[in-house]
Amino acid sequence: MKREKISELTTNRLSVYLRCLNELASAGIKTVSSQELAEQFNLNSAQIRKDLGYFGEFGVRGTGYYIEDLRADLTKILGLDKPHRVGIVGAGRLGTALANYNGLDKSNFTVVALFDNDETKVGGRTGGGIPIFDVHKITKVVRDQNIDVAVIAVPARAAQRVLNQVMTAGVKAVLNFAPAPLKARLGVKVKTVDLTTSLESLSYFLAQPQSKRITKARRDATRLEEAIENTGRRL
Amino acid sequence: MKREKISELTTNRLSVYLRCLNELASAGIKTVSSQELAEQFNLNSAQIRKDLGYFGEFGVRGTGYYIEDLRADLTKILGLDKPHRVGIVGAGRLGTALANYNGLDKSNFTVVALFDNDETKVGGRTGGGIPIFDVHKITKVVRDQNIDVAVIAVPARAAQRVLNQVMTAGVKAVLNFAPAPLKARLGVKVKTVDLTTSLESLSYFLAQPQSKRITKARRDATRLEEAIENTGRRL
DNA sequence: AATTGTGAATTCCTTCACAGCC
DNA sequence: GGCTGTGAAGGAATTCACAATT
Repeated sequence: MKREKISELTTNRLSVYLRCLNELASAGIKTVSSQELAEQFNLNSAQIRKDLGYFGEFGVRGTGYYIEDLRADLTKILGLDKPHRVGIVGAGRLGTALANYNGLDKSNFTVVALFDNDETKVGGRTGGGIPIFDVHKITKVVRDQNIDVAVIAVPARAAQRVLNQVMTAGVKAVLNFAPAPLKARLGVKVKTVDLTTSLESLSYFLAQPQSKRITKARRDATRLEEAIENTGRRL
Repeated sequence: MKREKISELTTNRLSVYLRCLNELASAGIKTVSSQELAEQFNLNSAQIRKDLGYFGEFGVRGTGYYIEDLRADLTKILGLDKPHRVGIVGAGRLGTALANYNGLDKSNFTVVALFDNDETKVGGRTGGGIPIFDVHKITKVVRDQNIDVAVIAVPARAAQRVLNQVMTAGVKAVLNFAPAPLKARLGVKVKTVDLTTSLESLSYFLAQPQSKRITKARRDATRLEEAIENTGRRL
């Protein structure tokens, strides 16, 4: 196993590969080639081999990858063999929707607590039965409940304060939904999901004249058409 | 204005700059330099100037950018001067949470319809009063309501089918929350927000030995420490 | 024959560094 | 003097292309 540093683009893709392998496994399929995987995601097959190559040699030349084995390897690499305990700060609509999101348990994530500053919510539970604590209790609950991942689902103006609190509580991994640029301490990883930015980026795309909207898919298609044309003409 | 192709990284950042400018404007500030903006986001100031430079010359040398002007320019560039009408497919917890999300209206997005296949929901309205239609009515409602952006908030197994439906209805911009690799037609832009992948990527980070967790912030800090040390030593 | 693993080539993105301007 | 705009340099990510392997 090499020890270069791995980009987030790579780890994101590993997660996507793993999901696909899980599906292939439950369909009873035994092996898969990088080419077949690549087609699922419109990626280049070398991309997949490179991504895996950072961590070892998992494939068999001439055959591809044994799905069960690669699945186990990726699960280990991504740290999904150990359970993760998630606390969600902000018990509003988004926070509670996330708390009830099924599909996290497959990845060994369990939402164990929500936090809010609204006294009418504190002491209650979500529809799914997850307790809602006072936001001032973060440090204690993080310790008691062994929370290692925090989700920030509060308004932007409160986000940095909440981040500071969860960092103080010792949480090292944070998924942030607040549209705010957060400053994290060293050793703390914050991933921001920004809905407004995603939509505004789509808006930019819509604002381009149709003819200028050359997407990756379009470029690939063009290349393919050229390839076909070239082949047709013979060379 | 140049006519190179603009990367999504750039458009995402433009959206973030715009949000910040809006805040600065409401704080009554008149001008801002690329350096000041960069500090907000831990970016390099040249990055910001480059991003803006793709679209024109908006700054004033020696002064920086006039916030009101740049705000208007970015709003135009991102296509946010025209309203966008959003339809959300999937009136589950996530879909309804998104429908009620305030903060989209600031960007000129209005959620005008939800769609679901659950007959007990169809015909009803969300808490905020947005009507829920049968998913089979997508084409008609998209046309009647002038929907130009779709949000997919359905289970993964239904996502490609839903995408096909909204593409057929003529929608060219889609924000997808389903954890599924979707194939879009040419000229249709799909942005996927994948919560599981985000969390699994955080899990990878947590699985690294503490000493190996060299984040960008960490590298910057190291560089800074070196710079200070060098200065201290005099050269 | 098929497919991996990987250096080399390429493409894309970021940062530097400085001329030009206010 | 301070700050923009940008060509050039540097760095990162992707893709090519092929030797190695089963």
